[in-house]
This record gives sequence, structure tokens and C-alpha cells, in this order.
Amino acid sequence: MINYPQSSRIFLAIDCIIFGFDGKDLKLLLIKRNFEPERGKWSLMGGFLEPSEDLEVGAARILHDLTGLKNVYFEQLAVFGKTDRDPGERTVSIVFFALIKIDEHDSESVRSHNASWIVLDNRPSLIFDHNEMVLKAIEHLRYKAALHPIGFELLQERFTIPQLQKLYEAIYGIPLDRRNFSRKLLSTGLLIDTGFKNSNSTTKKAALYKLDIEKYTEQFHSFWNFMPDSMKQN
Amino acid sequence: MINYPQSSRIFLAIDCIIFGFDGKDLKLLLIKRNFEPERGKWSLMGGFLEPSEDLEVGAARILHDLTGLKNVYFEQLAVFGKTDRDPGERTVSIVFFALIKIDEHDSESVRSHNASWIVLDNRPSLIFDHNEMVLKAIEHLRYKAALHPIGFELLQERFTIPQLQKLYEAIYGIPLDRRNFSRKLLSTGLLIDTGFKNSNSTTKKAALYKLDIEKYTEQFHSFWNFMPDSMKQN
DNA sequence: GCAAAAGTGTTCACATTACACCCATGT
DNA sequence: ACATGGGTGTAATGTGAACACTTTTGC
Repeated sequence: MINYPQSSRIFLAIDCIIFGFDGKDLKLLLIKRNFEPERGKWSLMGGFLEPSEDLEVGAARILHDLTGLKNVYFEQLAVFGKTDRDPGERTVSIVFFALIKIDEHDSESVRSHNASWIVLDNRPSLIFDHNEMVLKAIEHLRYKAALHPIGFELLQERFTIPQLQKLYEAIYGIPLDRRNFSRKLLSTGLLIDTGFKNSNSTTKKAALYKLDIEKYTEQFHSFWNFMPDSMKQN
Repeated sequence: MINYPQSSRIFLAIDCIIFGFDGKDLKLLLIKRNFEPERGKWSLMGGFLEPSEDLEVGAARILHDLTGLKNVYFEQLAVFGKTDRDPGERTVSIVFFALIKIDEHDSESVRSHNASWIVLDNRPSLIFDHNEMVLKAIEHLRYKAALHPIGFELLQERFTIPQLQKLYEAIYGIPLDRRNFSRKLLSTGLLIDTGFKNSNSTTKKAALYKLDIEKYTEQFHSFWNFMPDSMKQN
């Protein structure tokens, strides 16, 4: 029999950073806590890992519980484990990074958790080390969206190039050239023209594209660069 | 008082993937276990997180214990937490990714832990999910070395451009063009010519450079591309 | 002198940039 | 007709890839 030191058992939490995009602003799904600890303050959605569940199962459970969605894009972001990060008991938190299609979530479950979509730039201060977690998630979003086509996870299945451009402008906080952006995207060969047009527009209706899932999967590990070169200096 | 569910306390381990480079091959520092569980088999170096220590402190402790080195480059890689990953007790492992300058380690401490430097491509099968951890670490090394100047962490303070090229060739497993590589590196402005020459060489002695730490720190977040474009297709 | 490795130069192809211009739509 | 936003074209510039050639060193 093996001697596992009893003292090493530690509380393991999961916290989720959930990004959405409404066509104009990047948003975070945050909860105003109506439970202890830190009742009344804002925080990320989280919970404890159950002993019987794998990490990803736990994250999916928490995400589904809040948004009503399955098949959400998420991945591990980092582990936060400073000894004093939770003033109650020592708790190590595994932080997940999630992107959801904002129109598809279940707003009833969001309301019942006392959660709201908050524009990223106007977010309130959060409890514990959740502010740091969000900063890390923003950095990761910028890093990853430049190299991988994860931006698509924030849009509906069919989207227009101008919508995608607004998303990238929101992620990097800079304006992009319409014409160059369009060509850059189309040249990847990842977009399939659905033949439909965006009927919401009041002016010229933009073409609706969808992602070529097959190529997307094939090329997932290639390192693109959707980020403009002008950002590479910093 | 807050009700933290007692059932959520879980064993938290730390495992370290330690890369080194001997001028020719990428190597891993692995231990042949002379303790339970899985005595006699190969594994990564690890240990339990102590309740009083931060995650990074724990990782630094384990790395120092094995190599005798402080100030090792390391970062979180991922958390492995499948319910059945450790057949003994449920254990969640936080995996760290470390790069060390292979000539500077304390080979006495390594020997006393029954550890060895193993050429990456000849590594034995490891216990538990440690093989997966290594695969993830290799992917991370490739990903990161393409975009950040972390390769330098594997070389001595003073190095030649051909040495650096051999390192990148080992990381990506492909030959690189000498002339283009050299120009690409020098054009970053990150290398300072020390004025010394590599005296080991039996032919023309290459110039010894060192990293411009200031620029390195400044530009750490810019996304370079040390990887040849030819690899971007897959 | 010669082999082996280091260092420099040049050309070509292609991607990025910064523009101007045209098209579709609702009022 | 015109304002608004979508779509295409193009010339100048910069970068990467594929080369040839020269220099240094030990034997």
C-alpha cells in the first residue's frame, strides 16, 4: 500500500471565464453573488470539482448549468493556487476559458443564477483573484485568436466578414482595414459562401459565410496570423 | 461560516517535464523509480503540493531538489485530472514545463534521485498519464519556441548562432537554411555580439552572442515566428 | 592545399499595406 | 439621388526562400 500524505488533500474549485460577442462589444458572463462567501459582489461562475468527475466534465457541468448550452468551446486556461487566494480555506482553482455564441444561451438560466452579460471594458471589480484570471483570459484570447480560428466560436454558424472584422477589432481594440481583412480571411480558404445574404442590414447586404469545418480541423495546428503586423511591435 | 463540501478535498500533485539540450539532441530528465508506486518504472519527477506553499513554490522546490538549480525557467503547462489517472487514489496533477541549461545542473543530485537525461526520441514509456504530459509538452515547446525566444533557456549564456540553429532543428525535427536562419535571428536585434569566439570548434570559430535581456523582456509579448513558413501547412 | 564549418550577398516570388473605385440597398 | 456600408482592384513595399560565393581554421 502506498502512503499518500493526508495533508495534501486540498479543495479544488473550477472557475469559468465566459466570453460572448453581441456584434459590437466583447462581453463577460458574470454573476452577482446571492450566496456566501462574498454575497453581493461580482465574481466568475464556479463550483467545486466533484470527486467522481473529470476536470472537463466538471467545467462542462458548470457551463451547462449557467448557460443551458452543451458543446461550448472551452479549454483550460491556468491554475490559480496562491495559499491565501481564498480567505476561507485554501482552495486551488482550475480556470477554464470558454467562448459561447451569445444568442444561443438560455437567458432564463442566466437570470436564475443572478448572472449578467457585462461589456468587458465596463466590468466591475471581482472577488478574490478573479480579476487576474480575467486579465489572463483576455491575453489568451488575443494570443489565440491571432493564431487559431477560434474567433468563429463567438459568432453564429453563419456570419458575414464585416461581423468577423468587428469581432477582431473588439478583441484587439484597434481598427482594421476592411479590404485587407476580407482578402486575408478569404485567402485562408476556410470560409464557405452559403449563398445567403444578411437580411438585417439596412444597406448592402453582406454575404453569409460558414466555416469549412474540415479544413478548420485539419489546419488547427498551423499558426496563422490574423493579427495585423502593426500590433507585433508590442 | 461557509460550507465547503468536505468531499471536494483532493490530492494535488505536481509533475515536471524538464527539457535539456546537449548541442545535438533534445533530452528529458526522467527518473527510474526506486520507490512505490510503480517502482522500477520510468516517470516524470513529481511530488505532492504542500498545503503551505504556492503552486510555483512547489514546482521550484521539486525542480531544485532534482537539479540543484534555482532560477529555472518554468511555467504551468496543464492540469491532468482524469478520475482514474492514478490507480491508487484520485490525484489531480498540475504539470509544469521547465527548460534548463543542461551543463549547469548538479549531476550528483540527479544521480541520487536515480534520474537520467534521456534523448527525447528514445524515451521509454512512462507511468500513468505521463506519456500524454510529455506529448503536450513537446507541442507546447514547438508552439512557444516559434513565437517567443524561449529557446535561449536551453543554451548557455553565451552561444553561437549555429548552436541555436541546431536547437531549433531538434525542436522541429527539420533542417533549416543556415543563411536565412542567421539573418532572421540577427534582424530581431535581440542578440549582442560578445566579441568572443567559440574555441571548441575545429574549423572556423563562430561568434559568441548573448541575449539582450532588456529587449527580450520588452518584446516578450510580441509574436515572432522563428518557425519556418514551410511548417505552417501542417 | 583541402575539407568543413561560418559568414555575407543576391535574386525571385509572394504577402502586406495603403490606397481608389464601384456596387447594392433603404430612405 | 444620396448616404451608408459591402465588395473588388492595384501599385509600392517588405519579407521569406533558395540560391552562390567568400572566409576561417585544423590537419
